[in-house]
Amino acid sequence: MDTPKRNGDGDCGKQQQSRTPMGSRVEDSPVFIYINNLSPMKPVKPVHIAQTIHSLSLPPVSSIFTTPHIATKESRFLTRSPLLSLPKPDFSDLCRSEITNTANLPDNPDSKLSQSLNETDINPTEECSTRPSTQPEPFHYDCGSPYHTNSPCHDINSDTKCVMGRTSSIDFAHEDLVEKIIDQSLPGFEIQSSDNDIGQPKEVQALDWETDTYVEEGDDLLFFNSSNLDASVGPFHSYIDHSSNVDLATSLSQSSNDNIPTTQEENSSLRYFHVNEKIDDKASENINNLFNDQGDIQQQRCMPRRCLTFDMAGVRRKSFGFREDSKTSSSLPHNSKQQTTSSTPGISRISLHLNSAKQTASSTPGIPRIGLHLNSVASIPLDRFVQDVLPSASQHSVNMSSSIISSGNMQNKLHNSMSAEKSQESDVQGLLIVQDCDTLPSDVGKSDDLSHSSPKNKKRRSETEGDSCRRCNCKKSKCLKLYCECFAAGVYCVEPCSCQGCLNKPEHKDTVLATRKQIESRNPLAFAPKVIRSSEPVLEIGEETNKTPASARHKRGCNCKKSSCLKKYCECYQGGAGCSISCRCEGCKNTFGRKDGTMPKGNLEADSKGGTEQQTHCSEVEKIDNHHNATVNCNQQPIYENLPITPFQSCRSSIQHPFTSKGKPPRSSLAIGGSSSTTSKAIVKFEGPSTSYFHLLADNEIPKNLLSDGSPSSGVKVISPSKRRISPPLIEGVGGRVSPSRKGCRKFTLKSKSISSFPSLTCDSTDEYNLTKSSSPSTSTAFNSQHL
DNA sequence: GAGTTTGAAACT
DNA sequence: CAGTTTCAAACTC
Repeated sequence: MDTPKRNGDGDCGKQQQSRTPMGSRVEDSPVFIYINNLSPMKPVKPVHIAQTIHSLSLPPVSSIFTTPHIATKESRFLTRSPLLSLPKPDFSDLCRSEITNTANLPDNPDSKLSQSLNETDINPTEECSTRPSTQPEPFHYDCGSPYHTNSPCHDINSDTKCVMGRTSSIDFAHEDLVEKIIDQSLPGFEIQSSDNDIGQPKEVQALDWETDTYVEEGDDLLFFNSSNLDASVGPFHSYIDHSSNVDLATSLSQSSNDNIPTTQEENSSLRYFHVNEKIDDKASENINNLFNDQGDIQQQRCMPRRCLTFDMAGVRRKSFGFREDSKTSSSLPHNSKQQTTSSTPGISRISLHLNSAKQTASSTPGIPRIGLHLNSVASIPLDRFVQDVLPSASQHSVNMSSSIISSGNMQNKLHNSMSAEKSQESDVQGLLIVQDCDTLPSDVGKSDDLSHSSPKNKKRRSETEGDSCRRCNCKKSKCLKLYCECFAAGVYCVEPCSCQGCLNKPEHKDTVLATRKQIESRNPLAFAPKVIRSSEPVLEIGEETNKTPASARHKRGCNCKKSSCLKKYCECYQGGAGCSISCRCEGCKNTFGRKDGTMPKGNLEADSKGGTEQQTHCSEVEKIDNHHNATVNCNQQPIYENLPITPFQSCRSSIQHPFTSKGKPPRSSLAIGGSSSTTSKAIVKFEGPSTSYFHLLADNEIPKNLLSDGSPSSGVKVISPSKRRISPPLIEGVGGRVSPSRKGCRKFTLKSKSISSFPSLTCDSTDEYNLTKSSSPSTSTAFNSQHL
């Protein structure tokens, strides 16, 4: 990649050599050697790398081996490294290859999430042996996830190129392969193709929407119906985005090489591999060659997506390898190393092992790895997840740290994740696991039945459980207007809803889509998250500046007259966002930040004292948590305050209020909603050529630990119709350069496609951008440039 | 649980 | 774009 150009200039190379002092040749220098070793594959897109949003992709060597703990906010951005070359892996081997995903939450020792494909565990040490620990991998996988840390994926070094973040994503280049693998390793998983009539989700209606919505041409959804899990748990959705050309096989093989996280990594809460690689045509060809059955190369190029759904809500309980490690982490057969000692009461880790077969063949260095993002998992309130889900899924190896999974914000996370997936320009392929709030613990345990509960029951439930999963209660809108939170969130109404005359159901998908489309035509951002979080103060140049101290900001601003922005009537407040200039509120007293830019005294106090309000909320949260024996505690809340980061409220800000236990439960499907088309309509500016992948990340997605670092990341600027700018992730010091203009950038990563994580309900939106269909990076780039 | 308040969404 | 109406959540009693 960095190989000096010798051609063209012709003489340059010679001159350099001749100029080498002391007769030592450049080639002899360790650096040079190192570089050569880095990538056998010559940089298909050198520039790409350098400018890649994902600074992570090219972390300084030193950083490569750094521990995940260093993860910073920046890490959250998904990075994609160009796929240089693709060795031909043996397909059979590939199938056996293990995919290990681990998400690290650097600061969270307790939380860990790993996914592996195959039944055989790979011995980390063995894998390590294949590659010198000191030798960085040629390929760098960025972890675009929110948790993605600065520390290179490599830190896991050799082990995983992992990325941390909740929005984990797994990149698959080859659908067939994926399916095959999944089928083999994950009997419980169900693969559905968009092309096919997906039909109703077996378990959760919410999924329907996703399937319907998200599935666009060439997109496939993989449903992991882990019925195994406690039904009460609810749907657990994971999405695999195939948008990129990344070769799965390659990834797999690579993954085999990767070392399983070891003790060092144990501290990290989540780990996953994220392969955001753009593959050039050559790479694609290689990939294609890899598969005999590939049959449809175009599909790859089309970057079809898949959605893996872990549906836990269903009655069915199939074990696909989830295992609870909370306290029995040691029990994990594989990757025992991954298991950490979580002091946290409750479950601290969730390990998802998808495959355990160990692969021998793919030790080839430089092979891209697959990253599984278990965002949704992470997003699930850990406490509940642990209590409700894990227990039921005793057979599953699920390790999750509560810390990782902070209560709330799941929707946003998911939403963001979805967005990320959607972006097709970005070749990123990812696996997102989305949990439907319905499946969330809150609801879980309370009702296993999927039938709608009566409003009363719901209300009571909400009261008792804090409304964590409460949904809409529409009576007149038929849940086809934005009044309906479900609809607004881009999800189908499900069991917890108390709506009347609801048309927001899979059976009325046509109506839903049409309505949605209509609304989006009116307001492209209608389904976009209302609250946008930034990890740091916004220093936007030439734009409206929100002087709000809060890290979150409402996209439109509120219009409160009487509530003084101190009640949840205020969307800013509800979303944990401070009011900004864009707000038309009167008498603003928003504790998250006033319209005038002042931080309310109470808020400041909150930092030191915890704030009255926050304490209150905390108490609520704790109450709930305690109820579930979860370890989520308010202590985490202050983070937001300190960091000025407020939890990113879900798709709709309101949904995931940081402090509300009563807050509406995130909707798993929020994914659906993402502002699908809306987002897609947003203007995305890529600062780097390689930044094709945008991911909208919420700060809250990141463990507070990660948040501690306020360093901005940077990056992609996304200008939405609302003029909101989103900055692309930049990695400071890593290949990435930080432009002044970016300093103030918000830390959202928007997958262009997805700003709206929602898969657009309509194909139109997709077609509009024609993103889905273009798989080639170049195409994506073109797209991006156009919209710049 | 019913009623009121509130502000966003929708409509004109 | 502004004003009004509709709507459902948030809140109060």
